[in-house]
Amino acid sequence: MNRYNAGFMTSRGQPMKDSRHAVRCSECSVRRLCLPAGLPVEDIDRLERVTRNKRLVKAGETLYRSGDSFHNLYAIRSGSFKTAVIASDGDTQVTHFALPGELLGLDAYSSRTHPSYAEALEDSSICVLPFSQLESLAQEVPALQQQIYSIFSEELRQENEILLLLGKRAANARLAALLVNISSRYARRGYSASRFVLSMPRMDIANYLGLTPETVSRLFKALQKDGLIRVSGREVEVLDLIALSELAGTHCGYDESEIGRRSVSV
Amino acid sequence: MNRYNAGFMTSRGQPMKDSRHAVRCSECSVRRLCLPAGLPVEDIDRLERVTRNKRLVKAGETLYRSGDSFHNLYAIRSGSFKTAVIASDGDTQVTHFALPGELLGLDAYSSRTHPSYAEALEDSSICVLPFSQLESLAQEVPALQQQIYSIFSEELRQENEILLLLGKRAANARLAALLVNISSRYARRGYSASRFVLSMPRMDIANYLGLTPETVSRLFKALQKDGLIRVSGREVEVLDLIALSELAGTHCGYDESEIGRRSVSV
DNA sequence: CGACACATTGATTTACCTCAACCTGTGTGG
DNA sequence: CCACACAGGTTGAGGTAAATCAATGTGTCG
Repeated sequence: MNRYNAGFMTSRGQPMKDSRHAVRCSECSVRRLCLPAGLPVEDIDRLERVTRNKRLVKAGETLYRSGDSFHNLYAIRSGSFKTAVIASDGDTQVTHFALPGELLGLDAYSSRTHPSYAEALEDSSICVLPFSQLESLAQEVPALQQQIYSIFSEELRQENEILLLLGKRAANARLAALLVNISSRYARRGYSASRFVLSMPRMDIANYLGLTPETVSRLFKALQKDGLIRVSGREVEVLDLIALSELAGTHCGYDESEIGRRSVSV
Repeated sequence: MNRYNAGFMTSRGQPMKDSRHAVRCSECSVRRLCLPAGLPVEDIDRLERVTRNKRLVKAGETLYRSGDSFHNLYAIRSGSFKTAVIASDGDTQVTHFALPGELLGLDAYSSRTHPSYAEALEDSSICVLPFSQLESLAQEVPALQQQIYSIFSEELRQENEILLLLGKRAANARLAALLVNISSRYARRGYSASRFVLSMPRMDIANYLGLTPETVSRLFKALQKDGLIRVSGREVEVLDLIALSELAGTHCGYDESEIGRRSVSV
């Protein structure tokens, strides 16, 4: 698909086989960003019994729909998803773009029903985690319980950031923030921070940022004119990450050292 | 202060004494909305050992500041709080208005540092919950662990609703949604759903809704002109909850039966 | 009473939306 | 191999909801 962040497609464009050796958390490429992060090996062994079940989700397919009853959490192994909520009048808000290592479905626990839906933005691969099993295991493994709290808590923190984005920031700052955010998240996954291919269409970006596709299009152009990025369709090259971060009004995506490290490594 | 939702002030306007008999969860007026909700009595007994420590917070005082290190969760016993995040450029976004029974500080777990701050909107009373103790107890008491997950999950769900509000709704729908939301939350706490006193200034409402105080002021007036509410300063009377809910674009705040029940009970 | 924060009101500006046209790439069928 | 359709994306002209700027009002507390 592309040479920067190709996800789970091989270089020949074939979907990766769900071969047995790739199924184990301890060998998963995103284990440091996912549920097993920081767990002692013996606990990872036990976690692997919960995460055995894998699934492929094709681009455009939904992993779960709004209203579906809640049984599982889903850990993204490769690819990407959008999550969105639907209001009673049909109005839809994209709430998150999820990347490998991230957990989907946490918002469904309390009502036992998914309040949002998750749709694959590209062909993706996920682990199915039966929550009852995860819950039992967490009851016995404090480190896992802590990791679950940590993931919940971090999601809350991030949502608050997005509230600030939507409530206080101008349109160009919102787009800049999204680009900085995606850039840093790709970087943590071993992809280039400065060159990547957005897996979502302009419409989803616009929806997520509370804007229209037209405005997003014009903003991409404006950022390019100012020399902060280069864009061609969904391909983005970040030319001035510092200026982009400043425009976004946040230095949270990176600490300075990381900016330096990443920009030379490309 | 007012006869509708007086919080922890007595009828003579004196702050309630933190008398020993009010300290127990099992006798707390908001126990059905708080951490002990749904726990078997023997588990509530154990929970009470964690929730012994109480604190009064005066109007305008902060419970914790952005950057403070994380040790405790706080359960609101009476009064109300706003929580807000501060961007690196000083820009602030109010993220939540919290009422009795709700938990503050959950977003701090993952970083061990409070990413937001919490400020009392009126003289308030809270339980201090040392998180390490709560965590240990949850490890032994599955029902408590589930309750904690449930609270996390519900917060995530609500944040997504607010994203939709900020991303998709017009200004008047945002204010309507806030009023419906507050109305229903007061109702669940035994106060009137149709008459209440907002504990927050216009500025905080505006900030929360991603608007300016001027716009909020005009919107209150417009809602009054349309016969949906009556406003006088911070006093609000909801005249047409159904129309207000429709304007808000949500029927989530109430199910029909509840609207009927509440409106006759006033 | 006077000071001060909060709130309202009015006049003007503007950032973004809306609507409509057009472009561009990709897949499809003749 | 080309015509065509169609979805996603861009561009432009014009409109509007809400922001901004600037007074003015109102309640509260020392």
